[in-house]
Amino acid sequence: MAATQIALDKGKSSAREAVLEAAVRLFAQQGFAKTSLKAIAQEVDIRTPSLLYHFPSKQVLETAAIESLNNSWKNILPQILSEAKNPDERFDRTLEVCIAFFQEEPTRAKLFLRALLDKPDELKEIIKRDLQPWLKLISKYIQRGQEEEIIHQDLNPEAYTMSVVILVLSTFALGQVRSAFIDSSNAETLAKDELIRFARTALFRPTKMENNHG
Amino acid sequence: MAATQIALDKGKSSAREAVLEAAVRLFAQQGFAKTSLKAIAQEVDIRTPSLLYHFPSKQVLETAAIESLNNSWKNILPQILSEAKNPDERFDRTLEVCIAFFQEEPTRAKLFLRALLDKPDELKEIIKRDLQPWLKLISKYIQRGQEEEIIHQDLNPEAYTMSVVILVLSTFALGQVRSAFIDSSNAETLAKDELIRFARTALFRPTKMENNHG
DNA sequence: TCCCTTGCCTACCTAACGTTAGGTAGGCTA
DNA sequence: TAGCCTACCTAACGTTAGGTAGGCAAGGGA
Repeated sequence: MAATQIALDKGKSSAREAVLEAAVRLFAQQGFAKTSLKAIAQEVDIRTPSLLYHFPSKQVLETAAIESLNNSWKNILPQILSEAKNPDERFDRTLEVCIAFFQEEPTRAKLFLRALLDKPDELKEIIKRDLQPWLKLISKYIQRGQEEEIIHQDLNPEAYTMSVVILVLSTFALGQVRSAFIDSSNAETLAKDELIRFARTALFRPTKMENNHG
Repeated sequence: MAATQIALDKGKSSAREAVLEAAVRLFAQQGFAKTSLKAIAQEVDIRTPSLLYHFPSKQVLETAAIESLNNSWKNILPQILSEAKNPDERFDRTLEVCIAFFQEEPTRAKLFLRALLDKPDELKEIIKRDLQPWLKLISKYIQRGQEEEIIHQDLNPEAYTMSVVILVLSTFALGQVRSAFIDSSNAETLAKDELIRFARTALFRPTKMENNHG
């Protein structure tokens, strides 16, 4: 969103931001192909050509919508990873932030998942550029944990991290459907708690307390 | 043109099946909205109206494509669950079959994931009807395992099962993108192995051997 | 005062979509 | 041989898509 930032920094166009916000929402809900520029324009109460004044083509708008998500991450994650004092805290805080990010606005998860399905090649590049470094960083922390023997030895750090990312993403993207499976009033809390337990148990080796419980 | 017709006439309605097969593939690859009836018809070398002779509308074809997947499951899963002699074997065989199902034809995972995003309400009904019973059955096996104290106590059976289902589904649906994360030649094997380890570790309580390894 | 940029508009374009109408060829059945 | 059915066809429909051309109003700077 470098180009976007420049445009926005010039000040003026709040309409542009409104369009982008509506685009993210509608793209996430309905998908890229099903969402017409007219529908997005209507949400902001302008006409289609006016929308195209801000984003010269639908393709540009789609890319902008995807990239706008990534920006939210750029500052948060590295800070958390470096601030945490021990592996346990690092795991908790990181997963917490990831979950909160998608939970507070599930459209984020939906949009990202849709983009992964619709434009895998385009997303590959974005991921390599924006997310790959953090994956490597997390992998290093995991490797250190393995050397300290607090993390399972038979674990591929990158594959594990990817599994967790995919799981978090999909869990919140498919939140609507969850109620079909779990007929409980607090299905969301259940799913979230299980998600954390799932990731934690698969990562850390059991302590004696956990093991001798039964 | 004539040769095609004769070839198709050989079977009862092999054209219909061919259309459905092509629809599943294209819907999975491109999504429902982006896939035109013309594109599907071309794959089978007929004209669009001829396609509509077999499936009266695009909507009907979409539903048929989704439902055709569910049929594949109806016989397999219950058999495995009942045949297995112990929890360990049951876990292995079930996960194995699920993974094989998506691995041999990743379009299945893609189509299902797309449908979950595009038509959550429609899918809810299908899931409730076709998949819910098995989820309950698996949950019962897990609960029994908890009573026998071989499965983690702090685990919600339904939430756990759903997490695994989502993870398997997404892992194979997003297989294309995986190479962007993991720069290894055998990324697929790595991901699959980690998937199994992930699910297994999060389910079964550790044995003493595993615990005392370090 | 004039002018130029910004942001929006109306009116229009072409291409593609799903779908319908109407018709044909060939194969069963009576 | 007549009548009907299946499986396809061509042609065209109305609608909607993304995108363009050109104009109009507001506002700041010279």
